[in-house]
Amino acid sequence: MGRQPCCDKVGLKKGPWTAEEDRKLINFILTNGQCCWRAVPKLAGLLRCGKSCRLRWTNYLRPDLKRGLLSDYEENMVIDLHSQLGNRWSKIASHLPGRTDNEIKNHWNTHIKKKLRKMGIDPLTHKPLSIVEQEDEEPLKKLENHQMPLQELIEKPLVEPTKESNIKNMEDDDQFMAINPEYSVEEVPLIDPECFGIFCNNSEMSSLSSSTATSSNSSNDSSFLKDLQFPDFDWSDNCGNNNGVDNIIENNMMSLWDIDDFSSWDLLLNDESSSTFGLF
DNA sequence: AAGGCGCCCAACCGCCGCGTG
DNA sequence: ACACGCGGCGGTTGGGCGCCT
Repeated sequence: MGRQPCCDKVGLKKGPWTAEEDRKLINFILTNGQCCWRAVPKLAGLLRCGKSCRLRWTNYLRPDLKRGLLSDYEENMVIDLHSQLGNRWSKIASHLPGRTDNEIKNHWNTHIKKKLRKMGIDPLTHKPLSIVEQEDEEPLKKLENHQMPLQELIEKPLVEPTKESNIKNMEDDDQFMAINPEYSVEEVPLIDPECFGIFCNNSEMSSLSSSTATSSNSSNDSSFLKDLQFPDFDWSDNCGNNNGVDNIIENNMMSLWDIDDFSSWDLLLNDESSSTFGLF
């Protein structure tokens, strides 16, 4: 009946990941691709549950992740998307290449919420705070004046549904895209083996740094990448084209895999305890 | 110098939808 | 049809860090 449990929580490690664990996970994913997270910890030699591995990879180790604060453009996009999609962080993240739902959620809670409140906008409804406060008080006033039965108050939403909040309920992302074609951003691709090829090959590396100016200090950071030899890696579902570096450059995809994005790997690779990148 | 405080963010928790046996 | 696991999601937590007094 059913399947085996994903992990017997006994003896599994929790808390912050060590560099050694990161190396093991990266090495495993690069060798075997993303498949069956349940099996990953066992096969990779990690005392973690599959869920933890998946989270670590998607939120931190994936090389196509952007680092640093969200740009003004990204921030505005998040605000706009949030006004229409609500707290559906993964949907919002899917419109911002290189950003994770966790990152956006954190940024929203720590920065944008405050910013909007300062601007007098309610971060929940995206309406002016004065109007929201008014609407909040209205049902209570009615209750005090015995104009509204308690049951009705409980059932009544504090804020009347608006056009925006109706859109918020849209189940289908396609619907959103139909209304907002400007957000027509391709799904964030996973790493393309050709991209690794770029970093592995010295000549391609130099041609790349001369043809793209996205990374100001790539020459410094690239040294550790020059000898990278990535093992066979199945990116099956996510790398349809095989046109190599030219295609990547032509399609301006390099911003996704800017060498700066490998900062976390850089740390790992500079760890004296590590051997070669290929096998860690 | 050190203690208090608030901020930030990586990681965990619990729930849900879907697929599988 | 049902039970259960997997993967994904959103909410929450807590440790690390910097700033202030």
